[in-house]
Amino acid sequence: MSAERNSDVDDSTRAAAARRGRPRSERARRAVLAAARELLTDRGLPGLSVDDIASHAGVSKATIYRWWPTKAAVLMDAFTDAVEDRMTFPTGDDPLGRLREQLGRVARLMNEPAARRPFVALVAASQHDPELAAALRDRFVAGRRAAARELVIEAVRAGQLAAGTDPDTVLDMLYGALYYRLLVSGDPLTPDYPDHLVDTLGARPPVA
Amino acid sequence: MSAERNSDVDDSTRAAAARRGRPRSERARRAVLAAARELLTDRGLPGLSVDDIASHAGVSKATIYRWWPTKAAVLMDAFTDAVEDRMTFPTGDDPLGRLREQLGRVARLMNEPAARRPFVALVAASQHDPELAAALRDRFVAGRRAAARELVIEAVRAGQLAAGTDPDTVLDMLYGALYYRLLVSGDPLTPDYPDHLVDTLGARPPVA
Amino acid sequence: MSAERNSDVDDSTRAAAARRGRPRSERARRAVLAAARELLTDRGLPGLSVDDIASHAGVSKATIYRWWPTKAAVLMDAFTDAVEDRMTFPTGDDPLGRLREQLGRVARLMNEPAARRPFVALVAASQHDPELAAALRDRFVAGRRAAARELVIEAVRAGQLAAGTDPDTVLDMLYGALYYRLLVSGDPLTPDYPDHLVDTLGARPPVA
Amino acid sequence: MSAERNSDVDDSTRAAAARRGRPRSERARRAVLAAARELLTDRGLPGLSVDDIASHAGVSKATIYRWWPTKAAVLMDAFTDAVEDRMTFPTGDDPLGRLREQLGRVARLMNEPAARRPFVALVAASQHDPELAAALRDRFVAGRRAAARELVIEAVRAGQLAAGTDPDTVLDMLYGALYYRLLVSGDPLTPDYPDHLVDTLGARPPVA
DNA sequence: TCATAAGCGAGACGGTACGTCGAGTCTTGCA
DNA sequence: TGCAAGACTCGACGTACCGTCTCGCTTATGA
Repeated sequence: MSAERNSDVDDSTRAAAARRGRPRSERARRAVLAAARELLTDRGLPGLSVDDIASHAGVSKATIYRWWPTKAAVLMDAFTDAVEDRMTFPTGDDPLGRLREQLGRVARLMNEPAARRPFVALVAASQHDPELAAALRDRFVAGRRAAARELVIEAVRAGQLAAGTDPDTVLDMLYGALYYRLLVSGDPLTPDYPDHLVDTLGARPPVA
Repeated sequence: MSAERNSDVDDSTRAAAARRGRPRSERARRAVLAAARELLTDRGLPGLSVDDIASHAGVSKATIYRWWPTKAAVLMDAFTDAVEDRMTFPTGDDPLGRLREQLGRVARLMNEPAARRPFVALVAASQHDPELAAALRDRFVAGRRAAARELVIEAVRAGQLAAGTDPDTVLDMLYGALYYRLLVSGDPLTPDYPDHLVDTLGARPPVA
Repeated sequence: MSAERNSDVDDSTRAAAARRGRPRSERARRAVLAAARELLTDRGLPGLSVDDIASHAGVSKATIYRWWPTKAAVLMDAFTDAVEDRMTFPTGDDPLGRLREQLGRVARLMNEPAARRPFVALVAASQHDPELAAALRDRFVAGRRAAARELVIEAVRAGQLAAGTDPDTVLDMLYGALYYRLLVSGDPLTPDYPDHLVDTLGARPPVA
Repeated sequence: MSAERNSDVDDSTRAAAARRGRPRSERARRAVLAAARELLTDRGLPGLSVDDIASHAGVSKATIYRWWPTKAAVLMDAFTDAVEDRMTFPTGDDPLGRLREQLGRVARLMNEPAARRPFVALVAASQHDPELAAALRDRFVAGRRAAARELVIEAVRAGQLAAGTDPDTVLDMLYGALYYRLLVSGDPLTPDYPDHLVDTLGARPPVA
């Protein structure tokens, strides 16, 4: 989905097998991602043509197609490029509190058009592009979810959630609710919404 | 979003003000919706061109544009046309049980490609088409949700859910989880998944 | 090579099998040919892009490709369109004189850039486009040559050329010399050149 | 038009101003010309890209552009490289017979695809490339024509052609007829065609 | 002998044009 | 007035070449 700019993680290997030919232009890469981000924000995925990205980035179309198979792949890189430094997780020893905080961060992120719009466009595009769907899961969803899963397990262990709770189902419900508002109902992600969600997990009355 | 084919429900009025000229061809309408459904199922939204629908339906493109503003509008009609007879609600006097049943029906519906694919395509398209988003909410989501909302309220009243529970949040979580699997995680909607969801609502330990 | 606008020569047939759908736009056809002619004259075949023709003619590229398979095919039509009214033949009863006159007409035509440039471009393009080569022969060369052939035969019969002269060889030499200057040597086609050619036919000394 | 590999013919000068650095690779030069010849033969000028020549010759594109300004220039070199050893002239004391023989050699050369195709492509390309046209005349046409001109003059002097015959016109007609078949009519250059041409020069009946 | 200088293959770069496809619109003649 | 047929404009697509430009490496000369 993305360019192989990490294929040579091993520096010694890289030194040994020094690649020949003109190296990829980092300048072009950045310019493309920046242009994609910018244009998407005010035009949406359709209405965002590869020609536009190219001319706006001062880059040739061929260069884009050399490194990304698809308009959506560009967008995928542009998106992760923009949010990866905000993907840190809260620490502490109140698992449920940290889960709240993490949901809050996602909600806050998605309240910013510059992040929400590419994300929403990516989810939309991934509905008919299995590769993109996989990339989106691998590079954005999976990481956060794995961390959140740990929190749920800890919370169960700490007695903050009922014993026997299935962490995956809980996460489906919490993130699902978030995405439901984003993608279907259009209702806003208010700051206290994540708290409502966690609180509602105990929606069953105490079994007297 | 859809054609005005219900604007003259009153037969007497229709007879009186009978429009001049050739009446709309019901045959063409059906053929278009059928073709749209069929082509969508094996090609997805992109790869489904209006020309294709037209030629496949033995209809002229102009006829399509005369009655639908957009490819997505055709699809919207095709979808509701197909599922509207399955939108009945369970009756009975166990509110939570009926909620379970309703979620199960949605899950079963979405397990059929012929329904899931158009639905998923519509949600995707609605991300950059506000009119379509509104139509989707009004004509598919809203109805089911309103009915489900009643069930939640009844369940709270009956003590099956904790007092003070916000019905909208509960529904966001239940439907959100369903759609999350459909649109994001790709995990299957197993028959028992709805039950897991409702059960997990009581994920908080009894406040001792 | 050209559009089938003569495929319905039989009017009664046409009336009977009246073609349905929007008819081809004569306006577009003319505009394309005019634009091609004009642009070729100051740019040559390369440097004359289909996009240019289209935008210059106020016509969409698709329309051009609908009716002509190739840039060269457009040019072929543009050329014959322009010269067909100048393809009349001299009459009279001095066969050799009429042959002189006809060669003179070709020479004069090819002295005008507006005719020479498309012609030269077509000959060039036909070197790697057999269909174009055939079209060029059929629609431009063959007609003139057949008429000229008659003149040579008459001239032989009238004793103006030696008995037993092969008309095809004579014509190869006369037209060949013209085209040689045009395509290879670059020497000008002076007004008296055709006369020189005919006179030189008698380059052998009288067999004593 | 061609590489300057002869610009320093003077060995002493060369020795004195001996260029530093790695010398031009003769291997690369040969490989390029061979590849050009080969690819042209089965693809024609268009469809023969510089990238193709480069990769087929195992040479970098930069190397080609370092030594030839143009694809056509490469082809020009490739062609002359291939035919220059066949450009000898017949000797003897029958001028008209030697002219016949020379025309025959050209005809035989042009009957071989490996020579005809590049030649025809060069003539075509030279229609919109004045430099190439000049190079083609200087390096292929001019030499043969100058020699043929001498033969015509001798033939006139020897009484084999009518006194007062203009040698240039005669040559236009003879070579023109050859090229006419090659470039326009597509008729074959049969072995006896050159003889027909020379014989037809006397197509005028003896002035009684 | 080692620095300097040019040539080399590889291959990415900015451009330009290609020929195709889908979208909506328009124009026929017939029903 | 609806309709099928089908031509129209517009604009994006993804590809192919062009000619230029780094890279790191090789092969010469000459200080």
